[in-house]
Amino acid sequence: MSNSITEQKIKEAARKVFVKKGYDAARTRDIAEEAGVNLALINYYYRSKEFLFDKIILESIEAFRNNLYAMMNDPATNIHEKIRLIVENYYCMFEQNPELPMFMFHELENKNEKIINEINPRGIIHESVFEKQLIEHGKTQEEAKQVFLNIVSIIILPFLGKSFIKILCGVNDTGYKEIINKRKEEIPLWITTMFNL
Amino acid sequence: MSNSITEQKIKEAARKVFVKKGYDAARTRDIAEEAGVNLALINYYYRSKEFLFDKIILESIEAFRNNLYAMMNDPATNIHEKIRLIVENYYCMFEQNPELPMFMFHELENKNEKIINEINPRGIIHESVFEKQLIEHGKTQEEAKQVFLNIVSIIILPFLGKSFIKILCGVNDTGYKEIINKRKEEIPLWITTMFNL
DNA sequence: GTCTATAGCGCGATAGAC
DNA sequence: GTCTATCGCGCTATAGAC
Repeated sequence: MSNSITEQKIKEAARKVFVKKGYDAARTRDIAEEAGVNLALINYYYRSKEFLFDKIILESIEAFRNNLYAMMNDPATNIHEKIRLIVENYYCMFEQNPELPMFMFHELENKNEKIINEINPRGIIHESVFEKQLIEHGKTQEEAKQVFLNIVSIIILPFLGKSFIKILCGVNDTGYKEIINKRKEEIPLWITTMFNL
Repeated sequence: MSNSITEQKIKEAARKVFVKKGYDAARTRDIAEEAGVNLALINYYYRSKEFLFDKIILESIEAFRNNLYAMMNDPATNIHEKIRLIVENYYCMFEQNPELPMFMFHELENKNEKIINEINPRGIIHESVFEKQLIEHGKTQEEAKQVFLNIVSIIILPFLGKSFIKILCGVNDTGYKEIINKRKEEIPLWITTMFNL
């Protein structure tokens, strides 16, 4: 059977510990303690730290991808609504779990050969409804990629670089949150202005 | 004496290895081998892996900060020239050393307590010439921070997330480079359009 | 200053009892 | 399935010869 309670508890604990510490700094002992199970059970259920990690990172990236994919391909929303939805969605995800973006980005750079092969090689933008809507607005395929890349950059970087921003702007945790929240309201307007949409 | 050839070789090797692998995955053996010196000499000169690392990361962040600080406070350049200079400068830095941004961002999130205290707590933007020039263009102090944050986001994120972008856009290394280079030309225009500068 | 040799520890993994 | 006990390795760090 592949879904015992213990197995689930280990996976949830592993997600928490891996996301917080990264692969290298995470110890199987941390995961066992977080899950409240015996250390040996990790290897019993998941064979090795690396197999367990691969499951976690793949699930994280797939969840991110599918979520984005659904928003990009909803024929019922226009460009402006899509941008707003993407912002809302990522803010919600990252405010609940501020270490998730660094986890995904950092581990993706380390383990890219393994992971990239598991993902749809055509990309998320390619032939999406969002791309088509941008083309209807007079953008080329190449420009559509850059539009999308800027949306993602402006949303995600401040979550990736919390300490960086605190240094740049000379603020503490409270000031950081104010900046982040202020941006949230502005991003859709910035993007539409930037690309004349 | 604090500047023997061996000491220098160790520091250069350590920079290379730490930037490439990160603190946790880097081994002192890697550093010794890279430097072509005996393993024991690392502890002789730098006492421990952690002391050596602290020196490297602080130097990296200080170099980044000072470079940025100089560009932001040059009274001889206007806003548009500053934006172009910042873009040119970071592209040059990151194209030569693509792993540097992830190193700085990732380690800064891990070790932030230690490092943040070493940096000017007022921030880089605060009372800079760039801020003053933006205020002359009718922006508030808060808006000036967001302008700057967007410049940095749009420049750096694609270097932080090479694999991420390859997945999003469905491109290989060649396609990635094309996208990055195309952006370089567009960024100054995007920023000025976005903020009506 | 530089080397060899090794201490000492923490890690992932597993054997084997229950 | 779950536990205890432990193996074996690789790491950082250091003692001590040269």
